[in-house]
Amino acid sequence: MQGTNTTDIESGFKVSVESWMSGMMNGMENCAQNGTASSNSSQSGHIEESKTNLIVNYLPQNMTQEEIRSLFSSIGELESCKLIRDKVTGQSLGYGFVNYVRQDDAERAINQLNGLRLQNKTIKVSYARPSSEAIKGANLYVSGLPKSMTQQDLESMFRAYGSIITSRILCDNITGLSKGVGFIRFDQRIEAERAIQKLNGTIPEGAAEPITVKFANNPSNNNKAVPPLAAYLSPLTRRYGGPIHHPAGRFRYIPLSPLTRHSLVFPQVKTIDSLPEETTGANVATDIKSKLVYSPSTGENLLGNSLLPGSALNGSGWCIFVYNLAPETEENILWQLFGPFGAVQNVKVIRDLQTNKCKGFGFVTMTNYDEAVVAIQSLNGYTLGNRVLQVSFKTNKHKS
DNA sequence: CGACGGGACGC
DNA sequence: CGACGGGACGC
Repeated sequence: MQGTNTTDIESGFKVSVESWMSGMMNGMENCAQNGTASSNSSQSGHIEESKTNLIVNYLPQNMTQEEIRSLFSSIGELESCKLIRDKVTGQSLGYGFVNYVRQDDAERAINQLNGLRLQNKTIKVSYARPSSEAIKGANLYVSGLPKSMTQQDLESMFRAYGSIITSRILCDNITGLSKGVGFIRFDQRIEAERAIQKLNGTIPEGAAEPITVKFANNPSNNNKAVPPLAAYLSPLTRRYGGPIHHPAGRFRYIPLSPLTRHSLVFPQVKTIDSLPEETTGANVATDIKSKLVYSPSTGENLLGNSLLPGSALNGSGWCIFVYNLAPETEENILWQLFGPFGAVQNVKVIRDLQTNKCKGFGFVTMTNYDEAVVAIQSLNGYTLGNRVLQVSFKTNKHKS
């Protein structure tokens, strides 16, 4: 089982881990993800802005409020935590609010968790602004853009009309070329209105055709909200909430600790069901999983499989033992390591009560067996800092 | 070399 | 023509 982390899993992609902050800054090109920095505050402010309250965007579809609480509690004490859900369907809307007790914890949460990859998402963590009508509906849809126009060009064109929160140019999934359409989200709705008045129907410098600038459709009342019948019939393929459109190489950075200088195979974003067998032992996993459906409490007896000691099955999740962590290890490291592999419910660094230093090990609870297996196979033997990690399912071992 | 937590569970 | 990573201010 060791050594799999140094070879490409077919469905994965291999990346050299450098400082993830610099990767974050460098990666913003033509079709990059989000435009502007996370922590810029609005200039609106007649109301004093909270320095403890954060908005978290681009959360994985299946992430629960308690998992979000677990993640952000690893930084500091929370005052509150709320995942926003659709009122009628109960589905996560992919964003939420985390309010810290202390300002410095909120700031550290932005520094440490913004850009964290969780499953198929890269979360964004930034200060929440006071809720107001003035900031709603400030997203613009722009079409007719010259194909050569980059995200930077787009921002340059709109910058004069207000403070840009995010920007994006859509690209063809296969060719990577611009589709000539994009989005600009302003801080304030008036700014967006002003941009429409000034730019709609105008011809960009050096272009031949005029662009169209209008308010983006509101995603909550779009018409593709009715999923096809198939969506109800194959829950496993819906684990990530729907089809994924991530050509390999779309991710320009990964949020691993700057501590490490090694390379690591990250799972490509796709459902486990479609992973090639030879890379994951998915056959075994599927067999086990189907048996567990009938006999969930006796996981270990079904297998004779050393991969699966009984104590690993822990309530609703699979508990993973991580050994050889450095004394200064904190929870965010475990989130960074395991988050990309699937749904993580909880992480824990075990510390000495006197020194408060890590005792060399910790635990990670993941929801899905298949994802836990891939995480273990990928991270066992991985060099973090100057330590080779040992990663396995938790056993019942206890101190003598 | 070293190695598997802990708070809490409720009727 | 074109709608994103579905979902950015408390659904």
